[in-house]
Amino acid sequence: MKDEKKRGRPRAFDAKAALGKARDVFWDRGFAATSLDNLSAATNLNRPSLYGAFGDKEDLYLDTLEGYRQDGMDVLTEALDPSLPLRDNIARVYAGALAIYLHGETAARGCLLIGTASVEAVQHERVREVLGRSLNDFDDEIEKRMRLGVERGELPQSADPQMLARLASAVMHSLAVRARAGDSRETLEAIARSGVELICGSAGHA
Amino acid sequence: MKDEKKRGRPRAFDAKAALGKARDVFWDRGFAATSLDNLSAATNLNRPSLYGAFGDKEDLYLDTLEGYRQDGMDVLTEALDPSLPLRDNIARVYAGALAIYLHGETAARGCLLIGTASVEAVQHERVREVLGRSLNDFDDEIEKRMRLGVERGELPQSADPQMLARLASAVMHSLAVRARAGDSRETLEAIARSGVELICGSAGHA
DNA sequence: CATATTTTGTACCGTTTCGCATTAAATTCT
DNA sequence: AGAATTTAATGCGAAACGGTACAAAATATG
Repeated sequence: MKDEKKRGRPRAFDAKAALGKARDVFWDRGFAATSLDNLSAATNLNRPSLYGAFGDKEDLYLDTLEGYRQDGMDVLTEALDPSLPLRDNIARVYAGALAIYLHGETAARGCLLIGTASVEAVQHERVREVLGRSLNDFDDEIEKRMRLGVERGELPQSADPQMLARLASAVMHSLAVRARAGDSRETLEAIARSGVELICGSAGHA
Repeated sequence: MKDEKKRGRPRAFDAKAALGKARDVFWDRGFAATSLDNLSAATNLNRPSLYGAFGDKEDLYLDTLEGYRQDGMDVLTEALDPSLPLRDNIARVYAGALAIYLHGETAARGCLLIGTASVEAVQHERVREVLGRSLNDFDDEIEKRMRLGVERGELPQSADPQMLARLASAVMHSLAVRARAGDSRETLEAIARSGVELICGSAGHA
């Protein structure tokens, strides 16, 4: 299903790469402040090509969000490798997040979803849907690990896996916001460490 | 310094009220997606009047952010009334935040700063400055209460007030994001309760 | 009452915006 | 080779954008 030769003129660009370039622009400027000219310049595609390949600006934006969400889930599940101790898992989740959040040029970009989709979420229902679903998927993935932690005795039997997961996510949400607000890497790493400590608690010593 | 009769034609509007209306528009749409026409319609002021009273769009936006920050600090200090137990303080902080965050019409608006200033923070240095300063002020105010909590024995001597404060803030940041993402009031209140539990910990029983 | 000063309202300017119409180019199918 | 089909590139066009010039209105001062 990959080389089914299509009929007309073949594309002269890699749609995946173009989507990545578009993502960077949205990441820096947000959806509303990004113009098609910005996207056109960054992708080296004319507006009609952009339009033909991805639809209008909102379609393209939603595509980048979905891709980001998918990539994020991949990083997350890798960080949550169940052969490692829970404490290491959560630390790796935060480290992975910070590696992404602190990648800015002028200023750190934080999280694409939290940093740029949140604004549009109120007015654009589709954006709100993607954002909500992404946050939930993250919570759910962490919750699975927490549940395992209870079974294994890494967490006390009384622990509430769902709530612990949501609070673990909360620390990450805060890292995303603070990164975009200009906090230093040192500060963010300190918060991440304290977060691990608080979430995994003294129970982690076992 | 209030009734110094100014020379020319007097203003036919209340600048404070207009600023409040403008804030609502920015809150729903964000800075970039808000047009001067939107602001003009909401405030019942013509664009020249807006410009004359508040400067350009960015100036006006920064004004609304500063006002919001100030109001938020007032709510915060009131919630942190030191005559109450620490646990109640933090619960009140979250309750106060949720009362603000869930006030939307179509969808919940979350926090003006986290929800709309975060996007602009990367490109607009002045916005990033206000956002960063606001988050820090919040952290500092909570930290003072945490420090008092250690002195009083509400928290263990080993507790790190600064980090506890930052994590308490983190839960609030998450509430802000999740509100805008469409989470239900019940979910948010559950997260707030769990947050109080985790932050104030078993130490709160004392 | 005349003058100075500030606000108000209309109208406008130049730019930028998104999206598309149209034509040229590249490839497959017959 | 020629028809059909898809993409590429130029450029257009109507609307919205932020901001302001300008004249009328409203007040204080002399």
